[in-house]
Amino acid sequence: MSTMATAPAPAAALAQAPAPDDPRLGAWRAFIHANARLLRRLDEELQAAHGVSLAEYDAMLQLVNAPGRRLRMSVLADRVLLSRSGITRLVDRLEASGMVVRSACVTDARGAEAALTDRGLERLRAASRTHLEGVQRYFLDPIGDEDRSAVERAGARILDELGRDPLGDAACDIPAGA
Amino acid sequence: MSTMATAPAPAAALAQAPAPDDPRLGAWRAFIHANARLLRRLDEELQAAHGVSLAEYDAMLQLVNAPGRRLRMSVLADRVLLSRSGITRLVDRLEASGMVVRSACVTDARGAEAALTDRGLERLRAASRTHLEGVQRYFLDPIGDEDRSAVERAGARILDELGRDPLGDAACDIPAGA
DNA sequence: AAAGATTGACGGTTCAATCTTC
DNA sequence: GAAGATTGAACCGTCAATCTTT
Repeated sequence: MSTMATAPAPAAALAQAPAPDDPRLGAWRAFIHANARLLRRLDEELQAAHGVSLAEYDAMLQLVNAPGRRLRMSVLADRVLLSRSGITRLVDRLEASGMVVRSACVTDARGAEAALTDRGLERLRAASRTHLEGVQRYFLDPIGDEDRSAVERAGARILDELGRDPLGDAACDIPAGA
Repeated sequence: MSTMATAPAPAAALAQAPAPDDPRLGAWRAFIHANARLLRRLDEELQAAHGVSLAEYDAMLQLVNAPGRRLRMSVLADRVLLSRSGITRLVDRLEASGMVVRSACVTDARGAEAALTDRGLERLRAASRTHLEGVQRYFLDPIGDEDRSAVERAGARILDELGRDPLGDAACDIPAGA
């Protein structure tokens, strides 16, 4: 307890920590605060307007972009940044409200798939408008075009440093054909 | 469903939503994914190395920066971006592990204050090293100096648009005197 | 009655254990 | 035995109701 213990040090090159009053930390605070408040707001608006949480919206979005509007549970879990049991529960809820249906995987009987229903697609379409308007108003509008590309580059580099485990760069769209 | 419906539109000027395949949405995805993964990683490292969650760390940090190392529950709740009951529970945990103590407010008997203990300060100091190293490695290092200021500016503008309700720009430091 | 804080009930996520299928 | 998915227990956060003090 009293001695150092020197933390696990998970990666290779150890960067020395910034001083606690390093002015660069202002960017850090702005980054996390903006993100936290923003997600909260978008979730509230989505919930109020369509009774859908941001996580549910995101899951449905992943489904609609997948071939056949269906996805294995585990890949869905990865894309939504949720644990396997987390995605089971979320799909439980979506299924209960008729947004998705579960089916067994033909090639591998131990796998389950979730498929977006027509009702789910309809709901997703409606929610999409609300969501994208929010992104426009609270994200794209406030930050300029110049800063936007800087943010994109910064995000990409951070993700790179964290290791690109899950995260496919899934689109934010609903395919026009669907 | 077929007509406009035009969502609640909580604020004034309504921004038209971007097309679902608008390339600018790449910045949005990068922003939220990077943030989510980053917070998760920092929380894991903090928890593994010092048995402290990121929320607990943040709360202790707010306390140590306050005069007398103590703060009213409600202002602590605001600074940590938590509800009043949420902060009650979090302080419960911190008190149970001896990091803080509760005391009544002298000027207003219906208010409670949380004060950081010496043990809490010690723990915070240790955790601080881990945390700041993480911020350096996963945030400051990957993004360059140029992009950092763009991110800071972007964050500030987003917060501005969301309305500056809570959020004091609390420092990220442990005052040397403490 | 209003404000500060706490409590109970609940929703949502995770970990560990379990079950089924490969 | 390993992988995919689900279940039960526990944890953390919020909302609504409650209690105390002003």
